[in-house]
This record gives sequence, C-alpha cells and structure tokens, in this order.
Amino acid sequence: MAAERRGAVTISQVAKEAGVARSSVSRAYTRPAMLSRETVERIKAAAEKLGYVPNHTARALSTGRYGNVALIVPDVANPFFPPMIRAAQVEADRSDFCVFLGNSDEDPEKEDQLLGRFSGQVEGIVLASPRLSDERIAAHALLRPLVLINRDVKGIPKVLIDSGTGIAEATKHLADLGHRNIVYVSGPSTSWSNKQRRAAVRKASQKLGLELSFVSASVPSFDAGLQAVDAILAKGATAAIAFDDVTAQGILVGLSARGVSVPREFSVVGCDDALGPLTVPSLTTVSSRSIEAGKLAISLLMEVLQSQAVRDASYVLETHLIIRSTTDKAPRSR
Amino acid sequence: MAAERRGAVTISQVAKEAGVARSSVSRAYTRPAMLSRETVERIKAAAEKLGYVPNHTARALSTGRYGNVALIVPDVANPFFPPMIRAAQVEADRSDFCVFLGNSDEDPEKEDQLLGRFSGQVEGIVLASPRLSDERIAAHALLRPLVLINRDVKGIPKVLIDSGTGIAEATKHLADLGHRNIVYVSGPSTSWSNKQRRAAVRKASQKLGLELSFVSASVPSFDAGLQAVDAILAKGATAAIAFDDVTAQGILVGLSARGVSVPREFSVVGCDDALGPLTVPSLTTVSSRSIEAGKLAISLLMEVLQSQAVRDASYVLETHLIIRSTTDKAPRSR
DNA sequence: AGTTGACGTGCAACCGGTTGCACAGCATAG
DNA sequence: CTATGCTGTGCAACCGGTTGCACGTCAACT
Repeated sequence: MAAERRGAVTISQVAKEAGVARSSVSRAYTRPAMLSRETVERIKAAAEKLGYVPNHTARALSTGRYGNVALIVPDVANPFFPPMIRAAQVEADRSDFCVFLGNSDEDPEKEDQLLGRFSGQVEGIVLASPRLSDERIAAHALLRPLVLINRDVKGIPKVLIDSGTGIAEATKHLADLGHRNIVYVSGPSTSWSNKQRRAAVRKASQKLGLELSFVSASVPSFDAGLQAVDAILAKGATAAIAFDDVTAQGILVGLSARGVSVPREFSVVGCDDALGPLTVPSLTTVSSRSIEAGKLAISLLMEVLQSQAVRDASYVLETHLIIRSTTDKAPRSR
Repeated sequence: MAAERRGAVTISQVAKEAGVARSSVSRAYTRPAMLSRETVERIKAAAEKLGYVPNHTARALSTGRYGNVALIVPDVANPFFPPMIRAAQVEADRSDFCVFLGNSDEDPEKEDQLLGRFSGQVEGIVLASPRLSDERIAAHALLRPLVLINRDVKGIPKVLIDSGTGIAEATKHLADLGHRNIVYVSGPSTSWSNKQRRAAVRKASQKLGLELSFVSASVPSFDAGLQAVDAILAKGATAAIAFDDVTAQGILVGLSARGVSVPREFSVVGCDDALGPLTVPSLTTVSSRSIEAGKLAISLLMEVLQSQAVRDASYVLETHLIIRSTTDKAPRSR
C-alpha cells in the first residue's frame, strides 16, 4: 500500500506519483480553478492512493494561517460547558478549524498562562466566563483576535448570555408564589454572570418588595452548594436562587439531608438549565443558551479573522424561566 | 519595544542585531552549552531588546516535535469524560504539552476524520473509548503514537479500566439481596467496556444462578435510559445493572415516572461513578477511576514519545462496587 | 615545533507547504 | 503571418526555525 516511513505522505511524493510539480499539488488543494480539471483529478487520485493529508503546520508557516482556535473554560467538568464546547467544536469544524481546549480550574493565573501558551499556535481565542482581570484580557486581545463569552470588556467582541431577564422572571415567580424572604447564592466574585445575576435579583426584589439576603459559594460546584445550606437556612428565607444549576443541586441534596422538603417547605431555583430534568425533583431554572453561545462565539471569531477589522461586536442572548418542580407556594410559617 | 501583530521578530533579526549567524541564535535557545557564555548572553540581550519570541510552528516543522497531543472522546458532555479530560490536561501540562480535544459524537466515521485532522499537528494521540474498528485504529497507530483508553487492540499501548471486577461484585450484591432475575442494560455495541461489562455480568449471573436478560440502549445517555424502562419492566426483573451512570439515571427517572419506587420495588446499579452522590436516591455504582486513566494515558504517551520504542504496555485499573441507596432487598412478589 | 583535538561558530540544506513570476502552447485578433 | 492575450504548469524563493558538517583558533601534548 502506501504511507510508511516515519509519518505522513508529503506533497513531493504526491507530485512524483502524479507526474507534476509540487506547486501543482499545492494548487490542486488551494486554488483548483487555476489548474485544468484533468490535472486536478490526476493529483487527487494520486493523493488518495498514497493517503496524503496536507500538513497544517507547514501550511501555517508559509501562510500565517494556523487553522486552529483555542477555547478556554474555567471548568470542563461543570455541565454548563460541555454542550458549549461541543457546539464550538462543530462550528469551528465547519470552517475547517481545530480547537485547542484549555481548562483554567477557575484560576485567573492559570488562565493567563494558557492564553500565553496557546497564542503562539492559534489564530484566535474564545475565552468563556473568564476569571481574569479586564487589563490582562485587553493585553491578550492585542496579540490575538479574542472573543469573549459572558464577559464585557470594552472594545472586544463578545457573546453575552443575559440571564438577567430569566432571573427577573424567577424572582417574580417566587413572589407570585407568596415568598417574601429569599436568598441569592452567589458564584465566583470575578464572574461577570454572577455580577449580572446578583444585580438582577436585587433589582427585582426591590421592585417586588421582597426581603433579600446573600450567601456566597465562591466556586460553582455541588459541594459549594451543599455547604451553603446551613447559611441559607440561617437567613430565615423560604426560597433560594442559586448562581447555577450545579450549586442548586448541591443545595437540593443538602436540604434533603437536613430533612427539609422541596418544594413543600423550601423552593429552589437554579440557573443555566445545565441539568435538564435530571434532578429529583426536577429543577426550576433559567434557560442558558450555552450551545448557541458557543456556536456564535466561534462564528464571530471567524468573522473577525476574515475581515481583519476588529469589530466591537456584541451578541446578547436573552433567557427565560423554566418552571419545573422545585418551586411551589411559600410555606405558611417558618 | 518592537514586535507588533504581523511582523513578529524572527531569528534573523536577532542574529543581525547580535552580529552572529542565525544558527547561533537558534542554539542559544536549544543548546546553550554549545556556545560560549559570552555569545549566549549577547544573543539573549539582543532578543530581549527586540522582543523576540520563538515561533512554535516553525520549530515544529523542522523538528517534528509539535509539543501538542490530542485527546479524542466520544462525548464531552457525558460526565464520565470531563474529569478524565481535566486530568489528562494537567498531566500533559507537566511535560509542557498542549492538548487538542476532539469529540466524535459517538460516530466512528467522525472519529476517523478527527484522527486524520489531528495527526498532522500533534505528536501523539490518546483515544478514549473509541467506537472505531480495530483495523482503522491500527492504521492510525502506524502514523502516530497512539494510546488507548478502554479498548484492547493488540500491539497498541493502553489503559483499561477493568469494570469486570466491580460488575461481578455488583451482581453478587444483588444476589445477596435476594434478586433472582436481573437485567443488564447494555451500551454501544462497539464499546470495549460494554462487551467487558456484559461478559462480566453474564459470568457472575451464571455462577450465582441468576436469571439474566438484556436490554439495549445503543447510546449511553439519559434519554436512552429513560426509553429503556418499558423494556426493562417487561422482562419481569427486580433489578437492573446499567452500562453507565448516565443511563442508570435515565432509568431512575423513568421508573419514578411510572410510579415504581427505588429501591423498595426495584434496584438499580450504575457504572463509572460519574455522578457521585448527585442523584436522588444516590446511585449504587461501580467506581471508575477515570481520572487516573486520563493521567496514566498521557504519561504512557509521554513515555512512548521519549523512548520511540512502541512498547505494548497495558495498565489495568481494577474497580469495585460502591453501595449507595438505589439497591435494596428484592421485593416479595412481582 | 608540529600534531592533535576540543571548542565555538558559520554555512547551507532541510522540514512541507505557498506563491510571484516566467514561460510554453495555443487561439484569436490585427 | 506576426502580434496579443490566455491558460496551465513549473521554477525557485520564501515562511522561521534546526542541525550535520566543515572550518578556524588555540591550548595541550609528543
């Protein structure tokens, strides 16, 4: 057959096989219209026979186009991200790009490092829910085209999931059910989404005359939710809105462990619809649109790469409340 | 302060500035011992002054060392994989490698494509739970160092999570609880893990004199589990062992929707411990060790890259049963 | 003093593609 | 029948590094 000797088939081997110059092989792939139909066919046939695959690295060297983009997320294991990652990957694939995935472990410094390491080998970067400072983000954006998800830094293109609308609906929903005293369980302090959600719940509570208090779960995780339960109950509230679904699930399990029945005695609302109907009882939450966000971020990045001009574009995706089974009428007394 | 976007500083500029040959600049970075202390310093100073950063891509082209590895999984969104991905990434980082992540969507053909696309820009590949045929895997292994997770192809290094031991324990556990008729809900037919688990449950059932039947959920997902419930109940069994936790969770929710109480009326066992204590009731399952597998696979790959010799190494990780709350005594009658 | 060899450096070929330019062949226009 | 213009192809330089080999220098050893 073909394709032995330490790795891949090169353009030269294909050229020899097809009896043409190397440049023609190259053109058969990059500008087939420049060649006669016949020649292109012959070259493709030879390539096929030998199992030729163009070498991205070599191409990148001469064109400056790497054909790679990077996606950096704070935590792959957080169910909010995998669907986004997948969508981004599919979208990148459509433009024939490969994706580097980086995981910052919710650590700004690690994020900074990853950005540095990647920027030498990709054409552009999508930074999802960054924990990094605005200044550092802006600095990196100078070196490489950058698109943000859920972060608003001036002059940098971004996709924002506006959970504010959904959170407002959630607050209203709780008020309608008779809750007068609620808790917002906040996420990472450097998270734009957290700030936004916090602000939205505060504003809506004021408007509706609800008593609102805060409990902090600095990292969005099941355990953080679990550990926040005592603090939540101490506030004397009858309902909680959590930063995200994962935290909410921790709260759910923590409440159950303390014998507090949901939704009879206590209502819980999540955010991001990352768990779907998987919890028991199934979680009332705010839709997330993370799939669209991933897709959009990549296509935005592709646009930026095409047009060179760094457009200061923003896409805002609105959200809404999804009512399932963890919210119900406020209990009579507490 | 040179070095803006396009016109990055090259080795030639540094060479000129320092008054040496390009090769010396190169050596100042790769083999400083070959040069006199003085020359190295002069070069480094010039580089610093111009803001030189070595070009990763160019280096890769001439050395064949890309500094990248790829990790391909069937489904990022399946909770079994993210911890593994993270562990792999951390381990790769230790050797200063970047990770490309590929998602095959459980599709052998997509997997084949990804392998082809990546192999041009990485030094080695870790293929987790592949759905591809042995032949294709072997073919790719010829082109690039390859390490498998949960797949046994002769002559290719691999990390296997032996869920057989855990599954055997699970079967015994059910038998001890008085179950006489159980179901194994199988996963993807091309999955090595599935074959292994299926074989283990069959063997243990025979030994213990249990009646065993099979229901197939071709893709391991929540929905597939949900949809398998009718078939499971039709078998007249009192307990089910599912291919994985995600499927088990679907089964759990499906049973609950049909008013079947777990574990009072029906027992369920998952596999992979991907969900931890997150389900309600919390799932009895088989430990997975996916984190170790990810880490091990990368370090194995690094060894292979170092030693060139393609060692036919296998690591086998044993598993055991984790008893939580979805298994209990078999009901009196059914 | 003449050899030897280690050391430091430069030359030039390569890695696998891309691309500006030259040129041959042929059809059409003058 | 010669000018003109296209079309299709090849040549060779280039992208930014790495590396085998050759060469010059100088100290140490016969």
